[in-house]
Amino acid sequence: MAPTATPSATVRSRVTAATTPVSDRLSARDRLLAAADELFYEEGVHTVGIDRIIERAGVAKASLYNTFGSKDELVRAYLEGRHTARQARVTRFIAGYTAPRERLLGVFDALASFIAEPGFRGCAFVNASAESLPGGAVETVSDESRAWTRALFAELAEAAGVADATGLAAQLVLLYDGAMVGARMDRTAATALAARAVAETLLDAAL
Amino acid sequence: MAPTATPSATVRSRVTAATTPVSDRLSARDRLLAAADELFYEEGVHTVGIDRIIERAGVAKASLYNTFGSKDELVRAYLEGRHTARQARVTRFIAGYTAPRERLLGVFDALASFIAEPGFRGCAFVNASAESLPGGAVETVSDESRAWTRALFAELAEAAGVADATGLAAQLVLLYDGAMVGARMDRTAATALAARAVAETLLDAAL
DNA sequence: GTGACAGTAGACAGACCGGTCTGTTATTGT
DNA sequence: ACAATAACAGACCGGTCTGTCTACTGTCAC
Repeated sequence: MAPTATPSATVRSRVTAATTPVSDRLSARDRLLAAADELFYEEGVHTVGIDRIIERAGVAKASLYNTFGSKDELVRAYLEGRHTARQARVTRFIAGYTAPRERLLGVFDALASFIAEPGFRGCAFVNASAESLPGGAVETVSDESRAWTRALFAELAEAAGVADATGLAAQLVLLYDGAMVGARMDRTAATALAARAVAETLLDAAL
Repeated sequence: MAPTATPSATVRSRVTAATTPVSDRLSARDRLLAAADELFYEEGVHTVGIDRIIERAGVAKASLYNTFGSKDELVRAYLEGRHTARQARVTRFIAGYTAPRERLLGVFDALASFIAEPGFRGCAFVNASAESLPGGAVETVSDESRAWTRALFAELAEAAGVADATGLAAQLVLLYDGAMVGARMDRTAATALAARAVAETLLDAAL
């Protein structure tokens, strides 16, 4: 209660020296998301604690809880970010093609580029699902992401003139998943190419 | 230090009542493995603590550490058990067929029966890998298990008269993985059937 | 009978977990 | 000039984690 004399001068100078204008930096939210994205993906949701995240983000613990409310919500935000990033990547890849057949196969090109990235560790949704109980936020976001992929395959198959577009889409999802998990488990990037080749075979057979 | 009077009478009667002859029960090791298998598979390796395992096994904590030495070793034993169980299931399924083609497709029948089981939660190795760092025991056992599957597919493909047996094996592993992870993520058993159908197509194309 | 052995119960240690809270500082809108 | 806002650092809480340790009990071979 008594206003004790604090060494505010030294504290101020230290803080001021380390602090750059807020407008020049990413917001605490963005830095938290970036740190969470790296750590959660690299080591798993359960393994990584709050303290490691705020340390990497250079953010106070209170900021995390003011922004996200709980670790669970941070996990959800992390997965939603992964989903939109994947959407962007795939969309960018297939936008480079005009022929329906190439657009469909382009999804596997996008997958190949993802797998070939350094630090690839499989599908973030599959990984997160492996360590979370059913009915949680992880399941919800995963379902959204997977429904988007399936719908995209069906749409591209239909545009390519496939009669049973949803049937082919189911097969392509099979390949997509298989390539992703195979690449992770066997530490090889070859699966995406193999999946693309099989997809070509199935597409020809479905026409 | 002073030999205080303990209520040994009450303790003895309680213990004796709850204790059945050792020869009638499973060993502490087997009960621990059974409990670990259920809990690790259902909820994940990281989520489940030692205390929950010994409670379900009805075993003292010291017995766990005398038998396995560490939680990591228990995890390894759990995965090795999963591996041998999978070998047994697949072997049993394909033993029912004599024609090479049916034997190859029988692997997917075994997969279908596994996926259809209540409590199916995906591939134990994929799940465990999602929450463990590279270079550990999980990776070793996973590699063994996946190498066995791949070799089996190649062997069956060769027996079926496929020229590029290892090439087809790679495709079949793709389907196997895809069906497993797809069934887990989408909570459906239909993927195994779809994978079997695609496998048939690929087998015909490879002959 | 006695000693070896495998088991049980549970206290304990030290680290880490998610989450709350206090208090300080910098920026910004009015 | 001043209040509001948003960020900071970090102590603190109850609980859980893996792993160790002591002390006791039942079974079995010899």
